[in-house]
Amino acid sequence: MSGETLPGVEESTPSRIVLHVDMDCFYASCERLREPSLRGEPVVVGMGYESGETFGAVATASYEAREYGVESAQPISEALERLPRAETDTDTESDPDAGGGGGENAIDDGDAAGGNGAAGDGNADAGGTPVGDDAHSTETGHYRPVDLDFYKSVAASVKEILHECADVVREVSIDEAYLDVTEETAWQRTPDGDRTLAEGYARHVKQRIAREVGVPASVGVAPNMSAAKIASDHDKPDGLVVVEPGEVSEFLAPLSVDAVHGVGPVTADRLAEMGIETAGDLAEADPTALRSAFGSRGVELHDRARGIDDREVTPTGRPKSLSRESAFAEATDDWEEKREALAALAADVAARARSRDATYRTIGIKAVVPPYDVNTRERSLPGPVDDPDLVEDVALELLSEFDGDAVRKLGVRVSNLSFASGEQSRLDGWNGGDADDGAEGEELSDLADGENAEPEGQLSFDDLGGDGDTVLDGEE
DNA sequence: TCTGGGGTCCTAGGACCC
DNA sequence: TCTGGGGTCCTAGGACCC
Repeated sequence: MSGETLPGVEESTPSRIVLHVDMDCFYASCERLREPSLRGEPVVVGMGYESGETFGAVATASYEAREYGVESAQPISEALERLPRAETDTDTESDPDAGGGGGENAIDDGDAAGGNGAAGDGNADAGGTPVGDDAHSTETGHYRPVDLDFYKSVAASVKEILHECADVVREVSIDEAYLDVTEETAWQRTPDGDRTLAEGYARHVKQRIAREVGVPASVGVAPNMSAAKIASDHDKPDGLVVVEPGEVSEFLAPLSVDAVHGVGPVTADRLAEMGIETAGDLAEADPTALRSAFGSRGVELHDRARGIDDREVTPTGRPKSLSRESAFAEATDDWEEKREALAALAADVAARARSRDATYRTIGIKAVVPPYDVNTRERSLPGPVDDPDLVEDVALELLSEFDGDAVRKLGVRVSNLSFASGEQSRLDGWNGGDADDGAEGEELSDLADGENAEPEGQLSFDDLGGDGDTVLDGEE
């Protein structure tokens, strides 16, 4: 302890033990779970992608696929140029029939493919072989559409384990979480060797996930969240990196600044202009200069780079906003087209809010105008509401400002959320009286008929906010 | 990088109030 | 009325993250 105590600073709290668990190319791992023949093969999961098509964007690429230059957020068309589709994939497309919303994201069980039984051995890449130019033309990848409901069900199993392993779990996203395991283990070393108990604990968590769920995870262990996050990233996939108290700044120093959470492309460029390229540079930089360049964020980044991060691991909270957006195949200035799209988004967002028992006081839109101007407009109401028609009306009104414009993408968002813990959602904001609810009985019905079911237990599927529960407004 | 979707947090100006 | 300062809310935009 106290390896490096700075004048005033210093770990104010006794060393905590924070785990950051990050599932490796999670969507691709999920696909492999139900389609084991994909193991060891390049797998690309595309959003907005449909089997056999060329549109959409890469949501996740397996590490094998990344070797071919396939990256997340890349257009599928580009991914296909770098990594052609395996023949076994295309046979499912069969035809360009006008099936319309076919929506069959059939689980094509690729393992049926009689061909090569090639039990996963394939190319042991142990040699660290880079993109082999030789095989080249024969290499292909497996493309699958995103199936979020399935991934959420897998994630739920992982989270169950995480909650069993820690008192406090903060779920950051479907495939990532922080755990405070200070109470469960210790920084102390094992008698025999040079390992810490914390490392053993982290290994245990990782192995449970692998054994009980069947998907790989990378885990970082450190005395704070920021360092744990960087540690989990440091040896992906299937990594386990432990950074002990007192070693943090040493661990960070050689890393590129953009390894620090919160440094994106813009900040990295500006830092580079200041001569700051590594986390070590950042740690040694003048905090005053950082503050004047980046405001309070600059100071925060400086701290992070020095291994200082006092944030507690707090449980996942309620969302602050809900939104839905979608892009047109091609920018359009047709009002009807825009209106319809926006109305659908509005209905969707409102339904999602309702299914989560959320009321909202602010309704907003987003309109992306070519080449890429992001415009947002929002309006706050006098009080919280749960009113799908109002969402649509306000959204359309806000959109009217962009009447003549071509837009490539539209979005609808509700924010200023409150979560009805039983009462106020039915008051619909108005009746200024807050507490007394004589009228409650009446308004209750309007919520009830929308959706009484939902025992709110854990409907593993539709509770996930999956689009499943949007049925609610089609229910008439 | 000619840009997909769902979020969070921060900043900055203006309105309004005291 | 000239002149402030402080606080809060609202809106728009930007950066970042997965």
